[in-house]
Amino acid sequence: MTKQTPPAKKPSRIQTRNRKMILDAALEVFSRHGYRGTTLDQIAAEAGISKPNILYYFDGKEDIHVTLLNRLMESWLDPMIKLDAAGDPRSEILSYVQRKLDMARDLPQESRLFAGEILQGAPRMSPHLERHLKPLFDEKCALIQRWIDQGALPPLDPQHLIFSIWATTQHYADFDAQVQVLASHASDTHAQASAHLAQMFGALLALPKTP
Amino acid sequence: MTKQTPPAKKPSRIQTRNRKMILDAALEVFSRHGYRGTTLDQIAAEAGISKPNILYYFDGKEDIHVTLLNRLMESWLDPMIKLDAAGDPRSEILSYVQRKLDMARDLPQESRLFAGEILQGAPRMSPHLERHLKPLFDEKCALIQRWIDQGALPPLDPQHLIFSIWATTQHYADFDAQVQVLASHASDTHAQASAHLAQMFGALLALPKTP
DNA sequence: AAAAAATTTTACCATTTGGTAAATACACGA
DNA sequence: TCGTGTATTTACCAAATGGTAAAATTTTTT
Repeated sequence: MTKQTPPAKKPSRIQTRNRKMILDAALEVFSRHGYRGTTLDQIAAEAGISKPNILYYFDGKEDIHVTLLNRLMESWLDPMIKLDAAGDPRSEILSYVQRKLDMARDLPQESRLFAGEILQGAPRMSPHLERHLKPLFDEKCALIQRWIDQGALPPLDPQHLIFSIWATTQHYADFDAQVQVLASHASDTHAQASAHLAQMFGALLALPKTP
Repeated sequence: MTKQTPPAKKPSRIQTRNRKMILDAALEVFSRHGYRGTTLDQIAAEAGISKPNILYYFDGKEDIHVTLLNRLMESWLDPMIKLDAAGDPRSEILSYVQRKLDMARDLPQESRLFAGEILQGAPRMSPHLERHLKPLFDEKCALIQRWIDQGALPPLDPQHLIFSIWATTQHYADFDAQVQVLASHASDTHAQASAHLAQMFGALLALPKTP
């Protein structure tokens, strides 16, 4: 079922190079047009490799897509993994926001690929969500809850705090087309967003002064 | 170019009924699978109407999609239109958040249809964004800026405030698949989200006490 | 350099899909 | 109830698309 087209052993130099070219091309096309909206011919053209040759390296369209989603998961979870239980709660969360926002700027294709997949009900990804994202999410929710219980953060819902962070940061990558149309002096949207999110989550996480 | 397949005049009873059935079915399918991921046969099956019969009422797949996007724009802009310059700034914005969140709950299909379109670069919608959304957006940004200048709101970036509201509210419709996987006691996600967003934007909009 | 293995191309194919033509069934006012 | 325009079905088609077989080419090994 999970047959690796190039039989086994260590990948050759050519193999490594071509698989990378194909995946890069596929990421570009999938992220722009979604799974069904992408054709092997488009990927082939983008990669500069013939269609049958692509099928020499991958079992098919779905195989490419799944491979991309796998690869994506790592970088995707990374900012959250870095949430450090030993650090200062407020600044830990605020830097998490910044890391997430930077990711939306630096990896907009990955963000859109992910968004498209979720938007369509995560048909090819729910196993990943369950296996990788869910445990991490639960762990960090528990951490935030502990911080709250210690009085280091105001009482709030950890789950929805994280949802808010995801929503606001990814918005700039996923809804870029809209942001571009609406943002006026779009000279440095990223910096503006960064400042705004710092202000917003800063206000939310501020402890009420108890004099 | 913009030929109306049923020639002209007033639509018959059957015409009204069938166009509605087709549009409802198309909304369901388009919102789940995106434009390219949707086939006329799927829409036909969902609507209980044969494919050629669908093409009797619409010029083609794209015509249906565009019609949906047009219809969508109205309800989409409505919550924002209701932002009242005469009201209290803070509660005006907070109730805007609630209206938007309610919409994500009540019209998730529309939300996903919109999200999918934007995600793919708004290929069929950028005229709409320019003509309808942009003017309204600019107007409301100016209104918020006026409130800030009057000292009724803390200094913040109106554009990014609105982006944050859109992002956080739509998140619950667009990323529902993810929310479902992650949210624990998902008994009443909507109420939890509502409370959290009230808390978050409440904190952001609170004026620092100046004793 | 010859053999063997890996890679790439050429020439296809079956299915799906958006769409059409024309024949048929139906609704409804005169 | 009959005639006329409306609505629906049947039978197709051309293009697009995911994929394959096998020949041809290039690379690597011996």
